[in-house]
Amino acid sequence: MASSRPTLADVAAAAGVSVSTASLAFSGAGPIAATTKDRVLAAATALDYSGPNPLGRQLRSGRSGIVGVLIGDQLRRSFRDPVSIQMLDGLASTLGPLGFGVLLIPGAADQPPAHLDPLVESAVMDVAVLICGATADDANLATLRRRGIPVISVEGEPLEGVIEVGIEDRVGAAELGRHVQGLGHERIAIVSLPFDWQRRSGVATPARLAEIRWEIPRRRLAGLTDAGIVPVAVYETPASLVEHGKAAGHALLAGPDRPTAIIAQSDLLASGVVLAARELGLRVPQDVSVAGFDGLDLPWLAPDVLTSVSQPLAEKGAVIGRAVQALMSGELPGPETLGMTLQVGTTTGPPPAH
Amino acid sequence: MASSRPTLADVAAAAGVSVSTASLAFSGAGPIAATTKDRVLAAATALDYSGPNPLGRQLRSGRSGIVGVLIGDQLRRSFRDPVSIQMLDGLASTLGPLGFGVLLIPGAADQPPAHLDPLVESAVMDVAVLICGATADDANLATLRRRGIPVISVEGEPLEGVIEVGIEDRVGAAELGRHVQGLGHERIAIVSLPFDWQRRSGVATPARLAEIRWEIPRRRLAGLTDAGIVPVAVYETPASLVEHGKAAGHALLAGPDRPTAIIAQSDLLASGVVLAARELGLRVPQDVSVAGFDGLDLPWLAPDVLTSVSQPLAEKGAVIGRAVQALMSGELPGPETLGMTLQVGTTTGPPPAH
DNA sequence: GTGAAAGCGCTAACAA
DNA sequence: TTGTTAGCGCTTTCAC
Repeated sequence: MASSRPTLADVAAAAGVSVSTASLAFSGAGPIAATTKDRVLAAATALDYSGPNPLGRQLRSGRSGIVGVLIGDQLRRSFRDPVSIQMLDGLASTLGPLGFGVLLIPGAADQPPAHLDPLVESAVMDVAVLICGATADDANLATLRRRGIPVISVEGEPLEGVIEVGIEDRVGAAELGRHVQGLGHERIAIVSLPFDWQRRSGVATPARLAEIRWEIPRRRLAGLTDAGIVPVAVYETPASLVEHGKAAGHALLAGPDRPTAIIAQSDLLASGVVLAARELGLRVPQDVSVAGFDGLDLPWLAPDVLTSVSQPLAEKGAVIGRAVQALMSGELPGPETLGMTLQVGTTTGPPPAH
Repeated sequence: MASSRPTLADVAAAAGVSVSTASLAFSGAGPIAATTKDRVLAAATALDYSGPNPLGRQLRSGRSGIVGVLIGDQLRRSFRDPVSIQMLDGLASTLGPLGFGVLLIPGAADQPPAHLDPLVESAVMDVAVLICGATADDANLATLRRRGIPVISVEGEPLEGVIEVGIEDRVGAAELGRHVQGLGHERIAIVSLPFDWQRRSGVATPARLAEIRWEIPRRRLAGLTDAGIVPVAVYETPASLVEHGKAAGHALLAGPDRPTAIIAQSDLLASGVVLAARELGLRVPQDVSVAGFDGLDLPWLAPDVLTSVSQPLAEKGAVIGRAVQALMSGELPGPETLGMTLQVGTTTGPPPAH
């Protein structure tokens, strides 16, 4: 007679069994007579009961089956980057069959690290994944720790009690750097990912270069330094988007002493540089070589194929998914680092003879 | 002394007050002396208590603050479509400040409508949003109904007990059709969004045309028919992606009696057609006019600007967000339909003189 | 202004 | 194999 949704108790009453027996009929976790089970299921159908309320189950088990993914940026911007998308797809595809759902937690636009997203404080989740390189001063991280939620950090700095999933980007950057240098380039410029939440745009001063806060640009820059590259300029961009790469390309290639090679820290930035070069009437790679980072498939850049170091994006998502599973099984997964592969395309070649 | 996380009861005990009083200290919903409140909060800090456990709150209130978004496709594919992304961004931006989180529920690759996603059955959510046009035979929809979860359907067919959010795409398509016809075109081909989950590729036979299952291609086709267009060919694509538009463009423009105008049901498809035309050495719009649908900003198509009918994507997300809010306030929001605007670009012009 | 008590819907010991 | 009992952590009447 309940006017609201039927509960397990209603079903049990209708079937003439106890609530715990009815529970067994649904969970299957325990011995139950086939006839009893059928009776319960029949009663459920009769009452239009749609199975145990997950809220009750969650409170009891302390598990929600939800993995919070902190994007660390607006969805709009993150989702324009195939790097995020492909990893998220790999993650969701791994998590789905395991019964986990992905809760999106977008970051506010451009906030200092002290900024705390309300969902981080209030949303139910079993595990949190920080997909954009956590730093120690991150307020979200502090809150997650206080809540006792295990944290997986992607390409972040090593942090106490945080499970790391990363890529060999320093090594990859070094390999890319050696490739470009090996071609004979001496005037090499770098287009960098944002240094911090301020997301500035322009050639970085030495002072600014000394205060790169985010790990990813720092590691990739370090890799190029490892290769012995001393860049003629490092151009900081506000986000890994084609238009910012284009702006950087125009700025770097317009002057008189233009670099003979430009290495960008992402393929999206690199493709913007290629577009800028084309607009300036420069041939790639005859007049200027361009290299990227990530190994994306960018058919619209045709006929050019970007020289890049590729990272296994879907695999990265899958690794995170498996780490989530391990955590939920009570294990403590160790850090994982995935390799990168140099892919030489058509956009790098010897410097122009002068 | 609890080895696990402290609970409200622990905090209350430490502060020397009752659990109900401690609850008031956090919720603020009720009269409480400032000194008592301070004492509770101090005890919480001392115990490293991070606020009321949302699971308990949820069970009590019956609310989870989670909005399930059924993507109806792989994330990988959906997220390559700016139409989905921009709407999702609008939705998440509206929902975030209201305290709701977005739970992503990707669809399996290419499944018949009988396919049921496990998360649809098991995940906690207050409202479900079907972002890709629900049909009556959808198993997910049936399950959501059985679970008593309110459903918002985006651009779907009108369904009993489902809140509709749509766009005037039939009207928009008609307007676009009249624009193209007004230029003098008589041989017009259409590149269509997928007809159903089979996602076939190629020119549709009359039989195939009669069995379009998904609402969006059907409505947009109907709009063109409203404008009096009798297409020389309708090319069905497996997804709204540039590469499929390119394939369609090649197929339609390669033959001897090529159309003088191609109308695509999405901008991504249309831009693929433009690329195909360029590859075939055809000038747009002198040799062939191309029009799209959605009104995306596609800078990489430069110098061309696509003629299209634009839909307010972020606004669509915001409308859904407000509908969610209304539902959670106990109201029953009515259906909403957003208008579209014809935007004439550089890709349409008069047909070539023969 | 504060506390006692009764659940929200479910599961997991344990007992029968 | 089934039923009894006791919570999971919280909020919310309703007394005091």
